[in-house]
Amino acid sequence: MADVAQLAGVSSQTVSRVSNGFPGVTEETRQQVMAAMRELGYRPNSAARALKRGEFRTLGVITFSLSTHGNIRTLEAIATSAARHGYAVTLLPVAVPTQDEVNGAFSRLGELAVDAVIVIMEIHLLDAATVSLPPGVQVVVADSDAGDRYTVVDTDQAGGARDAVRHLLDLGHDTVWHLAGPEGSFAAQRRANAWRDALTGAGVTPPPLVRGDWSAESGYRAGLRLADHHDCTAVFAANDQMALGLLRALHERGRRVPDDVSVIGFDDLPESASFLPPLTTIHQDFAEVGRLCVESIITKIRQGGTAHGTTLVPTRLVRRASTGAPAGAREGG
Amino acid sequence: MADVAQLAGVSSQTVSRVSNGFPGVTEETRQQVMAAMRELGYRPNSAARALKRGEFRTLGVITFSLSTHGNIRTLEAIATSAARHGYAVTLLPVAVPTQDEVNGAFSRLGELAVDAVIVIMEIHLLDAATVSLPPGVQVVVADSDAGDRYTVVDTDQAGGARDAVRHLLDLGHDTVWHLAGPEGSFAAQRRANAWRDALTGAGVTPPPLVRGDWSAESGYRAGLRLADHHDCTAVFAANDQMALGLLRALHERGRRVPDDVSVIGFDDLPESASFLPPLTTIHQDFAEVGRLCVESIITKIRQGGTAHGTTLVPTRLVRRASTGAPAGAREGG
DNA sequence: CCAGCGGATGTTTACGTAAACATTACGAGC
DNA sequence: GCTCGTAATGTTTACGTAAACATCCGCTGG
Repeated sequence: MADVAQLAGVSSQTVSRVSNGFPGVTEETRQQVMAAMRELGYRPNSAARALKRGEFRTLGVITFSLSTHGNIRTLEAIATSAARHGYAVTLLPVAVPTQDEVNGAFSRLGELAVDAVIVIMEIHLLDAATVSLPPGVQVVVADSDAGDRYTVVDTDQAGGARDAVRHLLDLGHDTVWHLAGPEGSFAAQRRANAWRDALTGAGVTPPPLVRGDWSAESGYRAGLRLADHHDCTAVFAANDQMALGLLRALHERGRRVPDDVSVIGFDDLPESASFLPPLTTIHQDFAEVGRLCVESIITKIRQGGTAHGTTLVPTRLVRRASTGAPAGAREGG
Repeated sequence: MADVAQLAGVSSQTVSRVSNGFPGVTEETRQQVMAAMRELGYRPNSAARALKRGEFRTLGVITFSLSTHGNIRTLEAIATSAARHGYAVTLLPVAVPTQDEVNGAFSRLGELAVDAVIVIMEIHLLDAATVSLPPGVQVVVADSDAGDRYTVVDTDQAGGARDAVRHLLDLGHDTVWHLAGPEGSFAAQRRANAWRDALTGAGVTPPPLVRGDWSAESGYRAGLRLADHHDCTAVFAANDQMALGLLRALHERGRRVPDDVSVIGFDDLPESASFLPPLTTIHQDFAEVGRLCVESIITKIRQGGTAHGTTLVPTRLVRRASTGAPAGAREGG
């Protein structure tokens, strides 16, 4: 900066003013400084800036691997949204979702140049962490439920699951089976609860719950079992990947979709429209979740608020070929 | 730091020594300092550290969206590998792959606290950028070909494509059609070139090339056209998503896979094993690509080398149910 | 018994920037 | 013509850390 100032024949403070776009600098001086900056290839030192300003203009994102479609979409939205606000995004990967790894990420976070953290993770891992988040670091949690302790932005899991069940009941199915996600997952739990509530609310006794682990493979295994229940005409899978495995199992066992069995998923992956048959599913607006995370955390940084609350992002039913009226209804109707 | 020093009854320099794990501090003193740090909730200011040290211990990753499976896997490997080396990873998203956006990312990069950059992007966007990368920032390019100008880590696209074609020829197919990626993509171009070379090398005249845009939807559209060519018994799709669309189109047109048509993909998505039928494909080791990017860039940072070169990561053929011998060969054999 | 040595710790300084304050220059108003 | 106000620019300082150098202390060996 001093070099630039010397070359332009001004003081370093004037260079700083130009560099930050402050007013009170003659157009002529500004041009001279800019020319000097270009000539010397000057780039402001962000470390010194951060030191002086007391903030890094950087957001940390803690997420357990980038393995799921939803997390990635959310992360992407966070990154672009943060860039628009002049913030950078630093990744804090957690290789495996164990307590040790989470603790490690938290302690690394302590040394990291971030003003705030967005956590995309099952909240129980956060709760059980023995290493606490550094004080003065704002937190927003995506995709979880802890509105009383943290600021949360989440998809309306319950609403989406309810819509899925209702869609199938409206088509004339007597009941809806549920292929749930793993027990440890709150998202899975909430979708399962909403499924159960929607059924009992409609006066239907829920059939036994079938569990997978989000993977297509687990959906396939569950599908092989479900194919044997010939009274099962409608299945709500807790995500699209399990639905994919389910479709394959049903096909192998000669159960036609949607003629014999209707299948609905949850997520709306880009590929879901190309499944065999194209999958009816609940669309999640991950981009909106990411955007809201950034908005809300920047508000928190500016205002230093400590209020918590939950923002719900609505889902949308996407109707495709994998759901239809049950054979009985068609024959009878 | 001064507070910690005062509480522990030592100088700030001793605190610094403890904080950085330097030798020359009595165990007793060390414990006292640690206790004081805990009590005051001290966390080192990374801005001041970076300012003093002259390096940020941070890697920037420029990538055009997080839309493709490969980029995401690579990014994930970069993040974990960087963490292992004590480096943080900052994301530089490019919303749309236009020159303007890339230029914007580059100029933002100038103000960013990074020591080096890993570019996961088509190289021609880098070449055509009007804003040059800041001097002193090391660069490694993933998934592209510019070994003469940059350090490159890439999957062995040509080798994988060759293996795909040979696999189908070995099964007895007369020729292999190719569903290529978009024209602008070097990866697509290299796979297409290798496909053509493998065929001509085997004395077979390549059929006309069919083009998609990587999406399942484009694979579906291409598949509808291919289904009409009844002499087409084997298709090599340039990625698994297009292969998925292709499978659906063939199914709709009554062409059985693999009985009538064999299909092989490229990527090995987690879902590909659950396609109908499970997809034979070329597995890419994205994790290895990411790991090598980090290794090589850290070497460059340490040594300040300017040498360029390309590191190729091998692929692996994963045989599943979507490929088999052509009907003619089975009848004849 | 004291010089000399080495390990433990303290003091000074500089990293690059921007806020706060100081200075200069110039024109308007009396 | 002199003062005052304002816009433009310069000077000083502090942000938190760690390298470089300085100091202190106890012990060893002649």
